[in-house]
Amino acid sequence: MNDSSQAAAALATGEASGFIRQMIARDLARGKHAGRVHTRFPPEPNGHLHIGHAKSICLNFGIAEEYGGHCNLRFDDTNPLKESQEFVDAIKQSIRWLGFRWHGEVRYSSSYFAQLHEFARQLIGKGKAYVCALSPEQIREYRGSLTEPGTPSPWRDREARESLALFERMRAGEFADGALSLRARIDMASPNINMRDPVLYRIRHAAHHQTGTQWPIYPTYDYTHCISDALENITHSLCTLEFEDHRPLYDWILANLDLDSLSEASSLGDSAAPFVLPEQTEFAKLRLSYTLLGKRFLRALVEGGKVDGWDDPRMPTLAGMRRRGYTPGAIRNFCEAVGVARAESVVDIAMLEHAIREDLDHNAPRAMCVLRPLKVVLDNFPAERRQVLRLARHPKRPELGEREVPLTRELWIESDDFSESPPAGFKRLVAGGEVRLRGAYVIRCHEVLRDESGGIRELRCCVDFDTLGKRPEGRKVKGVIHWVAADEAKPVELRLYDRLFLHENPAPKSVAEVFGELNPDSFERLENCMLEPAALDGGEHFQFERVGYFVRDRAAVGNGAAVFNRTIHLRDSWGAVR
RNA sequence: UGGGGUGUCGCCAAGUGGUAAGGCACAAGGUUUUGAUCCUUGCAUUCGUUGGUUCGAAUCCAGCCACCCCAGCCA
Repeated sequence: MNDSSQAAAALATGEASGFIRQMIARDLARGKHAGRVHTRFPPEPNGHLHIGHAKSICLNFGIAEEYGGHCNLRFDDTNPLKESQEFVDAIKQSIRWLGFRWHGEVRYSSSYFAQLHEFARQLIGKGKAYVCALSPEQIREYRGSLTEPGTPSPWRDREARESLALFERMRAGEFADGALSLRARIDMASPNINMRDPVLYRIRHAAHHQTGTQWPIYPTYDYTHCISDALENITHSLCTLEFEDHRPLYDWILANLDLDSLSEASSLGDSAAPFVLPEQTEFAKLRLSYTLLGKRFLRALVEGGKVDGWDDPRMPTLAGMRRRGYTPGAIRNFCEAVGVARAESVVDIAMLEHAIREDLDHNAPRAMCVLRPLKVVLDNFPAERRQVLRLARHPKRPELGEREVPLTRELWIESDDFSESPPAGFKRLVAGGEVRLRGAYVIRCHEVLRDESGGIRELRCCVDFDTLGKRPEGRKVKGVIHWVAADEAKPVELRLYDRLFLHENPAPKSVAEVFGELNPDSFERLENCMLEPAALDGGEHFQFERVGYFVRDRAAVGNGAAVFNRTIHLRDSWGAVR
């Protein structure tokens, strides 16, 4: 792709941009990992991927591509209580949809359980871990506080032999959940709370989506992640800022394990590359204005029925964005534009909107669709006549071909495009005025017909037949409006989506607060919209001219009519003026 | 009040001692049979702040201020 070739060029000239790429370029220059770059994307299968994850995916997979390395997909599945196969499937699909391919097979932390168990025995044997009988509440009390050191567990100096035996009995399922835990023996007085003898293993009599009921004990994230990275020969373990305080623990665990045994267990096999420990580097996670990415809140929206599932087009999930009409290319470009840094920031959602408009402007074929139809009768256009116009699918890309658009005596136009009391600057149709029918003739409105209640029923217009593909003589017609032949239009349902939150920076403390901040107009259903017939034949993404970008939603059914979701409206400087 | 971080244009973000990239947003023009796109132009004498070092500082040093993260047997 163009992006990666640009990146490659930048690298070749020593212009790696951003602190992570610079670090990697530096590592490579020093031969730190024998020229290898191996990253991983490690989601926990406890929810759906969202735009924030896309940033991490683009970073990890992108770096692997740029440096000729690899990126693993590894499910960090050490907590069976919260995880499920449904989520692993959805996550894999979203990553593939984004256009990334992981290296080799999908990995699971759970597939390392046996090795993890063995390494734990090693730590115990070295006096670096012990089985503790403190309850979870007691462990919390013994841990101390941010300003006070912790106090050692009474089990801290338990004999290694005894701990080993207890650990085996834990593994055999002899104890109840929470009765015992395996803890690292580090420093109860450390100013870094993560180093105050963190729990390495806990008892959980729970079935796991990958390993079933084989294990009644499960390793914790801190213990699992670093070893999994090492086993997969990850060179650069990239994660978000909140794990920064965990880095000393990440390093401690690897440093206290026997390097040779780690190396042997790793997947480097008989490769000539030397075994090198992975290193963790943190970056700021993505935040977006008018958007909430917290899993807890997203879940609440779904379960509270505020949206129509995880793939509701208003959701910032990749599944939702896909249904909304976002494209992988747009999302990747967006992630590229956002950059990767350590400063916590909130990206303006306008950047995301720009990315999708840019993509769709270039790629989406054009069509005409009238959202709120107003009847127009062309008095001087013969009733039996059907003129077929051939219009470009894309104004700037003739290679995309043409479509046939029928013109007949009766049309639908947008009711917004006619005004009896036009505001200053109004360029559309007015009584007695002229306007161009997009791709067709200039018409003049000479009569407004009303219904009993005084509303506008239809417009009577006449066509200037000397204006097809040319300007009218002696006057200029500024306005251009979209239209559809009444008899041939396809009634469709349009679903208009807007941002879910009213506040630029929604910062709810509770789920109730989230519900209070929702935009009541985030969804509008328009039935009986009139679409030009050719647009139903194929294609997913369209620009409905003068309106916005829409995507066909084949999963949705709306009264038998085709359904289109509005991805994003066109920029509208006229709307902005009003 | 312990520890770990971060502060460069309205929003992101380059920059790593030699005199402030780029994108988004915004504004003003131009082109246009989409009030779209596209094109042009403008948009930080200044890098949280105060001092210091230096011929020279966003970049080095010190103090101060603001904000974020950490006391799950979650990840």
